[in-house]
Amino acid sequence: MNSAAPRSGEGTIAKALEVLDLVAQLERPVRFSELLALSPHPKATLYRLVQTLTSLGMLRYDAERQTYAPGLRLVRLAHAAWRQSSLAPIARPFVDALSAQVGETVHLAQMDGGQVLYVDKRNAAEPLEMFSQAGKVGPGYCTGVGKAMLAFMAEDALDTALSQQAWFAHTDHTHTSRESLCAELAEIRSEGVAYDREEHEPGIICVAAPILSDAGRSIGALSVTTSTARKSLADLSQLAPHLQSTARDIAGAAANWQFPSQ
Amino acid sequence: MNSAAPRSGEGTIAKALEVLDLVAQLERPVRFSELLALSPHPKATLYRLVQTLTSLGMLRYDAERQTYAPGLRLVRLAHAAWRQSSLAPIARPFVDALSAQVGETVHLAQMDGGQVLYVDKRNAAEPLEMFSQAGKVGPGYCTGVGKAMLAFMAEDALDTALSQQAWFAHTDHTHTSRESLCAELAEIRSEGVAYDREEHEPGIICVAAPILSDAGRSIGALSVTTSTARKSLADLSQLAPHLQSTARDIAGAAANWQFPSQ
DNA sequence: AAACCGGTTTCACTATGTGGAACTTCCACA
DNA sequence: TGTGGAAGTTCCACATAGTGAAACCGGTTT
Repeated sequence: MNSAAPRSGEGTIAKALEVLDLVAQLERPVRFSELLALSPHPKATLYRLVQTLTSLGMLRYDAERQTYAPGLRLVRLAHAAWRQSSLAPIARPFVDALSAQVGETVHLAQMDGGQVLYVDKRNAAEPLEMFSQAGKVGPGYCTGVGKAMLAFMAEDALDTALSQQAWFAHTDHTHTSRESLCAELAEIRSEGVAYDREEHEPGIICVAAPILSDAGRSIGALSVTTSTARKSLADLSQLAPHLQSTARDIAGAAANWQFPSQ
Repeated sequence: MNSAAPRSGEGTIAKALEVLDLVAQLERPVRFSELLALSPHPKATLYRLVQTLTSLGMLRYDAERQTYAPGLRLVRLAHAAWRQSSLAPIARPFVDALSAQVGETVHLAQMDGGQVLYVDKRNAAEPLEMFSQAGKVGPGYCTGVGKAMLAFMAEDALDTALSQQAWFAHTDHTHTSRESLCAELAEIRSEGVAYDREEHEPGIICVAAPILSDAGRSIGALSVTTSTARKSLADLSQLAPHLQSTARDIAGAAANWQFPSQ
């Protein structure tokens, strides 16, 4: 995943962030040597980067186990980011209302680096614990929210986003090529809603509606997720109008504020 | 607040983070010139830093309003940090149980840079949502959780933490000097619990218990907060044993995992 | 005791980031 | 329409700050 992204050969800061990303990606405390193996930097350089990040609180070093993990300082910074750059605070009342009405899991997501970043979530009454919480990321090409957002992105942004997809076949229904996905994106554009037909996880389906800027670009997406055991795609399509109107409400509220359109 | 902290004169990465902190601290989109006024760097330098951070997704630039805000990439990183470096995931079931039993707001916090970082919260009625409350920071010297943690910190860590306090008199009851606080810390050490006697906000009181490592150092704290309108300090003290046992349970669970003691 | 393997330190080298100053918009006010 | 000023952007000679090969350390294994 890192070798596939020949990031801009920028400066020290970029390198530092790559390291942070790496540590975050691994999702567990890592030893120095593991990082070394995964990073393109020579030992001494990596060592210094890690030291610096640790002393700045961006990484946390567990002396006993000799491992590094992302540091709490990030949580602090993220709080500010979440409040200012995510739709969550603005969308909150609308998401609450929708969630209460449909009684299924509701997700609010935005695009970040070609991936779907969940910025808020309301669990159904009975929380079937899938992966996902605020801050969690998911793939763009095989989730409802992902496809809804991709469908309404500007030409160039879409292009770079598509180039960042993994095209991994999570299930039999997963799109595994740009072409096959693009065909569906056209449909989504005309319909105004996207469906996840068990493309990411077997047994899990969802309807998603994009949240659009005045210019018609996606600034986020909203979805209702359920399992095939409980509802069918047809059931979900009943919810589409409701979902869309909520999405419009959120867009309206966001317009008076600030919006990072894609 | 920044002038008071002549951070380690470290490298570029430190500078970049200072800028991020600055933007985050201001809690609203800021113009370049505002940052310039608040930062010690010359125009060109700051400009480059901001550009780099923006291109890396750590800052978000709103072209229309010409303002900068923390970027979503932080949220993504923070998710990993929260899961790996905070007590929240481990403590969750215990916090849930406590919250259900006492029916008041419960906070789980850790120390970060001399300040209290809330990593989880259960509201009396509402359910949790991640970064809205989790990720918030508060002062160490005048909150229940802050005092509980300070009381059980290692000598040197305590020293640096104390030097980072603002000693601002939020209310009549706020400690405004190291000496006066230290006196109370000794009491807290012997009692095992800390009280916030309207030291941070008038009308708000709480009991807090430290979460201790095997070595007896604080790795976090747990509190039950309420208002003087609903309960008295005496009422809260009834909850102390309950709170402490929950704290011990969390400590036990954390021991099998990883712990960043202070 | 010798080889090995993570982790840490050294140091000469130069790529990288620095910042004073000049330039370019874009307003506000005359 | 012109002029002054403030905000944002670019330039470029300079040296600081980061680089990385190699040596070093202190365990553990053979």
